[in-house]
Amino acid sequence: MPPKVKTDAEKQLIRTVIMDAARELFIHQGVDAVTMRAVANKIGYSATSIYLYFSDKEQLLRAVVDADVLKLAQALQSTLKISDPLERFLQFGKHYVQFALANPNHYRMMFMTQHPPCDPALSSIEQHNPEQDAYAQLIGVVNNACEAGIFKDELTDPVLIAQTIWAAMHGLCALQINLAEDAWIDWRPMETRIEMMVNMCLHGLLKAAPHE
Amino acid sequence: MPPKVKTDAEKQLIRTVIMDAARELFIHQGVDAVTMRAVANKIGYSATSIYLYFSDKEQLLRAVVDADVLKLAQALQSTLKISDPLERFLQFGKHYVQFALANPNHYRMMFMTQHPPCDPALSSIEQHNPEQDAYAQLIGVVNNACEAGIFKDELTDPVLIAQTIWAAMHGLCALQINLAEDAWIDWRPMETRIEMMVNMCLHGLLKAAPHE
DNA sequence: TTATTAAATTAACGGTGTTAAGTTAACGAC
DNA sequence: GTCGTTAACTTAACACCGTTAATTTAATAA
Repeated sequence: MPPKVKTDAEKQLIRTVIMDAARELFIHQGVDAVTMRAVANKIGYSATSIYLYFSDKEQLLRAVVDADVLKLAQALQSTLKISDPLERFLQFGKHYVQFALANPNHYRMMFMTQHPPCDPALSSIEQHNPEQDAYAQLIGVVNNACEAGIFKDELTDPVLIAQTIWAAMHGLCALQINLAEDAWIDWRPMETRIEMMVNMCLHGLLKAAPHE
Repeated sequence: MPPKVKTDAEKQLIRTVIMDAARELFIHQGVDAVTMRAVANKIGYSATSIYLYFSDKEQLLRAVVDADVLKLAQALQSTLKISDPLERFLQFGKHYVQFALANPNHYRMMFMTQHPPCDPALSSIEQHNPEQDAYAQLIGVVNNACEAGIFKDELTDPVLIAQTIWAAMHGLCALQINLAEDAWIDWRPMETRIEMMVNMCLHGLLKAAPHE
């Protein structure tokens, strides 16, 4: 059965086949509930064959997450073309939240679960490349908005601004993803909470209050 | 060896002994890395004995988390006595963040990991009791601040305000806990990010800009 | 003194990530 | 063409996990 000798391209293809199967299962069942045997079974391999392409489950997960971070960057890419810096800033945030809520399990894997700290050198994503690195995109967007002079004068560090609004939006998404079903909390509708958070950020950051 | 017939009080004591051992391990190694055998070993029991006191690992975890949520409420309790509504609001938030950063693994268990949705009826915490329920405390604090008229006039729903600032503070804590070590991000010092977030929230919510 | 029974233990099951040992079929050398 | 070599893959097996079933122990109640 083994048709022997695979080119590097074929090997890479199998890697992505494995990753796609794993992602599909991760998304629907959560990372912990997915077994290597299940991933293998989904693509007609034996469990141990996966270890020919990924050294262990953690590395497989990491590869999937890497690809998804790239996908996030691509989802945000379109907003970078918007010419008005404030509008670009707004749409960037909006798309970020949309991505998180539309792909909660991707999002959970990326930002809400504990992995060993990521070494940029080992990542498949080129750090600081604005087509691949969503964090670099964020810094860029905030930087532009800063240069356009829309933020209050005392806010001088774009990185600090970026990290703050990231935290705010992340909090919104993370609580929704983890606790939306929790009967303890009488959650307001998510749209309302998004609007409230955006308004709070804008009033807190912008020189002039947002129009209307 | 089994000295037979334990009073209910003795049984409850053993429950807390188990919970304390589990918490200790959870905190230092993370929930997933801790085995029932390890918990049992720590208190000189066999693994299966734990099942005489907790039906499974999930319920043991839930009991630990419940106790920790109570501890959070107690940590916040002191701030409720502050007479000035704004100062109370500020200190409440400050203590919340302090608790999260001082007890990252507690915090992770409480708000950052996925459990089956919590049924208030099964919890050991009395919902809406301001001595036990930290969320009820938050609602109370925001309500008072609202009645004192410190928020912008258009902000009329205290619950929505509460959920928004919770999300903001949670985002701050959650990113710090999960990604502080990540070499990808050039994090600003945590104190600076806290200050920035608080200022953003205050400028975004308060009628008058915070003094100075 | 003895039967009962609560409290705990050991044995065992099915399932997990992972490694070691085997199997199969395509290739290069003669 | 055939024959080792070796890449690709599978099966077997290991150590460990959460959990359940069967068993032991010792204090009590008759």
